[in-house]
Amino acid sequence: MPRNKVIFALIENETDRKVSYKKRHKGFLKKAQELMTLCDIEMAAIIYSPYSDEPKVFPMVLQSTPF
Amino acid sequence: MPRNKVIFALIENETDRKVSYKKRHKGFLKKAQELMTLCDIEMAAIIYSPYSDEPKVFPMVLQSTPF
DNA sequence: GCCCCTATCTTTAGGCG
DNA sequence: CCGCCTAAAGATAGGGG
Repeated sequence: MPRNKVIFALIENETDRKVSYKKRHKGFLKKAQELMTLCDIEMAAIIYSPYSDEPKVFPMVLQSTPF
Repeated sequence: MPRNKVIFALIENETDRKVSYKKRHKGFLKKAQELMTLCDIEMAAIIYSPYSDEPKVFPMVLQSTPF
């Protein structure tokens, strides 16, 4: 976006796509946090990507002792 | 954010909070759409708020004939 | 691959009709 | 309440080490 506008389509180059994912998922989770906190609402999100083993889950799920 | 910085805390004034919600949830869903499209990943989000009757669900769920 | 920089694009608070 | 405007804050592509 900055140095170049964003084109609303798949980023073809895999390296670029991964870099973009890394930056954007962070921004996305921040936005989620802000929306929840500023506006006093409840929400959840889950992101599956080939870039992390575990899905990203929002809000954080605290691991309780499993059984 | 613009005219004033955002303070990371509940917006106390109810009217302001609702206005903020209305703007932000839109931006949030757009970011979700971008993340999904640009980076070729799968994700879902759900937002409960007192400002809409139905929860906002991402991605769109097409209503099939209910039984 | 990572983190850091920064120019530039995008989002949005506050205000008006 | 809703939609539009605009300045300023925030996000981020591209590049460097």
